[in-house]
Amino acid sequence: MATPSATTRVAGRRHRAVTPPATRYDRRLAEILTHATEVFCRKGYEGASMRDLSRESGMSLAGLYYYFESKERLLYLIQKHTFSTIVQRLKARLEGVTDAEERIRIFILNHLEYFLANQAAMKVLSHEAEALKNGFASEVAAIKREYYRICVGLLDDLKADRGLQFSTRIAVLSLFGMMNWIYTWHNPRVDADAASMAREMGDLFLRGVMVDSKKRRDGR
Amino acid sequence: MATPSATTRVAGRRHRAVTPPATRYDRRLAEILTHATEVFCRKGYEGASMRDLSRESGMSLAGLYYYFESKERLLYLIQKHTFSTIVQRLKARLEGVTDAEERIRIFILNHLEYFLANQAAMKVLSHEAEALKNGFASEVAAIKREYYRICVGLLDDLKADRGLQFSTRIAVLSLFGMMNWIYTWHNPRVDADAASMAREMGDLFLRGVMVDSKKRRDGR
DNA sequence: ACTCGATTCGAACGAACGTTCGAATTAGTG
DNA sequence: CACTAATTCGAACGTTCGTTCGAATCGAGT
Repeated sequence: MATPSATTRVAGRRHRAVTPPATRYDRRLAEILTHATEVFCRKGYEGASMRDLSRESGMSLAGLYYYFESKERLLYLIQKHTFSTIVQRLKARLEGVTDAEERIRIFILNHLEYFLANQAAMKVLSHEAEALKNGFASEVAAIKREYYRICVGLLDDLKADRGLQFSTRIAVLSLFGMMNWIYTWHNPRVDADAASMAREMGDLFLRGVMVDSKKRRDGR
Repeated sequence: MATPSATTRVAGRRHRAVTPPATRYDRRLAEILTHATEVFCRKGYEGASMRDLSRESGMSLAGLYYYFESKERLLYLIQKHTFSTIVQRLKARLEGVTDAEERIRIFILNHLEYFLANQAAMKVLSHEAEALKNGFASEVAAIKREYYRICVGLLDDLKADRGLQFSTRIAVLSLFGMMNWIYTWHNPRVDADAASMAREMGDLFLRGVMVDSKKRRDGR
């Protein structure tokens, strides 16, 4: 048979050392993923048709199915790659830094830098979080949970270090809200770059969380 | 003709005084909107089919079209009603309150209370913000802009009152992010009610924004 | 009971959907 | 160049989509 079976095609990638240029297949797949990300970002996962993806990537409708076996798996590949990358970069950046506040600032900066440098992918990750089902969904959910746990850890460290009191859950999820909501409003013409945005949001969040214990607000 | 034309049906509602029980037509339409909101929330606007809505509301597929002329208009009706209501309630609650901080706390409480009491509708409003096109989209966008401007006004008042310095735009959009992101994580079994959530998020946000001018963080 | 507008429905429309298949084309190796 | 595997494609599959139409049913006023 000329066409490899679906399982062989996807699961059975031959493992050549660790060459980043990768094979022709991998390069073409990456191209398609980039174009698909753009379309999913613009029209939403459900709203984007395979024919839209075909048009955008310049490959025939049938040709796309040589690279992945379903539309859902395509979304899965995008989400998994995006999320894995951001987690992996975060871990690298946190290495060696011990100050609790600094670590949280690194978390915010890492998130926003990646978010703004890969707006389309991050919007697809944020906005289509419920689009996957069962097996696909649970794998992405596992990464999300790990990312969430890391942030919880950072905040708990800060709490212990400075003897603070607040709900870690609410704080973490509020922080994620601040950061992830960006995809609904960020305009590169108007808004600052990731570094200043991270500083501003970091100030807002950290001041909000590090209540000055000796001082209480007047009116209450 | 037995069936009224689309324009007559929708635009030409006869205006009976201000009775809240309303006509049979209005009551049935409201029922359908409620069911449709639930389905849009669960499956997304694009992912929900007219047949899903028909099944959920217990009305035949064709019967639905007696009440609205298209799926898009249905989403428009849901979004417009939801957003108008939250703005209207906010205005009523702000009346008579003059303290800048208190007014912001009211804004947050109003948003979260309505959000949690109408989770499905608010998710549809937040998550499907880009689903409408042209005429439908611009009407909802106008309400959104008004709501945004109100919040900007509240924050600018606070800034003037207390001589604070921060980017109103970033602060407002961060606040919206914190609040709107809730639909992705709120679990009534685990999380507190709207009032405590509003207090917690209000503390976080207001502390973050009201920097103590005489004190600067140590390490920087 | 009769009437007439308001409401509901079954059945169908054409279009678009995700996916498949076998043939055609291309790229890499002898 | 010849041969084989990798890649691409046109055409079609069956299903589901949003919407329409004319007929059936309902409800209120006489």
